[in-house]
Amino acid sequence: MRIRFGYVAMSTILKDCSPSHTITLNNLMKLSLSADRYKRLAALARMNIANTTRLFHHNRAHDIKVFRLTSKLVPLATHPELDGWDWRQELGADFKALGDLAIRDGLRISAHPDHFTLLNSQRYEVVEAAVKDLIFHEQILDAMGLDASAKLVIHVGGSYKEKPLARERFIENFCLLPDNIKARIVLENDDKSYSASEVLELCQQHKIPMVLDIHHHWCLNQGESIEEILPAVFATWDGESLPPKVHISSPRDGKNIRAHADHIDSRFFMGFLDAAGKLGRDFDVMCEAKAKDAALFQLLQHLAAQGYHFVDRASIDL
DNA sequence: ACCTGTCAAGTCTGG
DNA sequence: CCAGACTTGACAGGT
Repeated sequence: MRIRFGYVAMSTILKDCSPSHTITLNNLMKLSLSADRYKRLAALARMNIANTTRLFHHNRAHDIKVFRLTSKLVPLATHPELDGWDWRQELGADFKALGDLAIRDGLRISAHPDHFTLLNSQRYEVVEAAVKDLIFHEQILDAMGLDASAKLVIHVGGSYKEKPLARERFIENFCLLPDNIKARIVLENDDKSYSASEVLELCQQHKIPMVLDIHHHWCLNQGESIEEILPAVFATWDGESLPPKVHISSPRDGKNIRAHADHIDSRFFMGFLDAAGKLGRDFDVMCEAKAKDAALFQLLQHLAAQGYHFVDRASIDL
């Protein structure tokens, strides 16, 4: 079985390579002509796409096949003040070229809409904004020419002191989404409200692939172990063209157990590998440490030192 | 070159 | 009912 590793959105190694350049609304509005505003936004987006291209080359150089796009490729894309801007028209060719590169390199692309993208909010405007944000993310993947194997990872949302109702709201709103978005959505357990077993049940009932976040599971669980739920979690990916994915990170310190540390605790991760290895099924690992690619490289070094069998610089066989 | 407050966006707690 | 915590990366304005 093969395990491939990746990291999130940006590099701490490459210099001046942020894919998330933006502008504050205040400053944008200092430009009086809307054409000038759009020009500024497009320039920022092109810089972000260019830097994401550099990240793709960086990935190829290190055999990294798993990568998450930043949600900030197009500045202010879903801001209500900027509804008039057709960024797809303006940037379509740039995104297509970026997607061609991803496909050529066999990159497994995903995106993770931010924590305010809540499909199950009690407030209508919040759900509306969440749908708008999902559409935005989907349009980027679509503009890149990526098929439904490029996923959008989201959480169930808040519990609102009425979890059964909140859960139902998620399902209702999820079912109302357009098919092209539904086909991309995968659900992740979180560290405060929806545990792995709860998310798993939702995923099984509604045929949604599930991403297991090991760190979140450690923060919030019902006493269920990784070993007992992992086969069912992986089974939610049956019928998908790509293998299941897990997220890893380590607690920052004893006081902030939910916050992400700079690096991955490789001992802890090897414990997980032991459990996962018994299933004999390929999977991808997304490293969510704050040090990004540097943390991934450090983890891979630790694995190499322990004698794991590397098939290239960023994947191992068990 | 470096520092600090602020930024579009939400939820939850505690006062 | 409201302020603050939680938490990410980058801007913007100042020294």
